[in-house]
Amino acid sequence: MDPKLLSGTVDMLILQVVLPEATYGYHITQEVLKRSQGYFQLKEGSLYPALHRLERELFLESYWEQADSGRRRKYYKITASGKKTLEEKRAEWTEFSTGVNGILGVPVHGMA
Amino acid sequence: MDPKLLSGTVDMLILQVVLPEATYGYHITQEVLKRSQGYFQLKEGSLYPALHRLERELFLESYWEQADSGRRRKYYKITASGKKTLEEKRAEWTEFSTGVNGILGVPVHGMA
DNA sequence: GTCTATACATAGACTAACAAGGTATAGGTG
DNA sequence: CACCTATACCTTGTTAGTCTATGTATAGAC
Repeated sequence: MDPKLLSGTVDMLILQVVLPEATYGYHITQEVLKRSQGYFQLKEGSLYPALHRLERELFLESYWEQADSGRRRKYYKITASGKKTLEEKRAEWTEFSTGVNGILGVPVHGMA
Repeated sequence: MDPKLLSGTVDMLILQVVLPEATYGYHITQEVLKRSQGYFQLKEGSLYPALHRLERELFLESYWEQADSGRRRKYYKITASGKKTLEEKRAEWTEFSTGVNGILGVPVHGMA
């Protein structure tokens, strides 16, 4: 897939995955892969910079945790500000995809 | 709107607009604006480089024409290769937006 | 005469995804 | 024991594409 398509949606996808419960980076990649039926292979070179960016913007908070067996994980938890941003990004995505489909001549479902 | 979202779709949108008949740059921006209900303001700094790129890749062919009154327009016509690429990009877009909606938990219409 | 719309074009800034490389632990296999 | 794979984090440099800003030029309105 053209990586450029992902541009601008990665932050939203991460926030969405982290929304229900705090998770760590590696798990996010697996989750995104699963939920998109193997379509999105979120690369580490995209993921970790994105996580750091989201934390810097105060949309995520992080803390280290030691897993069962020596392995350390950095958990990320969404903030109130992050939830608000996610809602905005979701709305933007809906508008955007509706716009694209409009140009492609794809019929729109639901409220016209 | 976040300009990053547009990344990767501009080429497809241009090819789609040019598909039914040859058009020129300025008209493409107006058409995209209209068909997306004023949502996509395709900027000249994105449009012209994209047109030149698409021509370089042999997806478009161009020719100059003199309009009624002194104004010159550069018309772009889609090639066979461009039509094939458009089909591929449309398929890619469908997969992509389905993948995003899958992660967002948006219910899918049509064949599950 | 000036302003707006039309119509093309380019240079430089900026941003974000990626490839490639690095560190480290756990568990399995030969 | 040595090696490989999966897990788990991170960073540097490349690349690509959109945008802002700027420039040129014509037509028509006021």
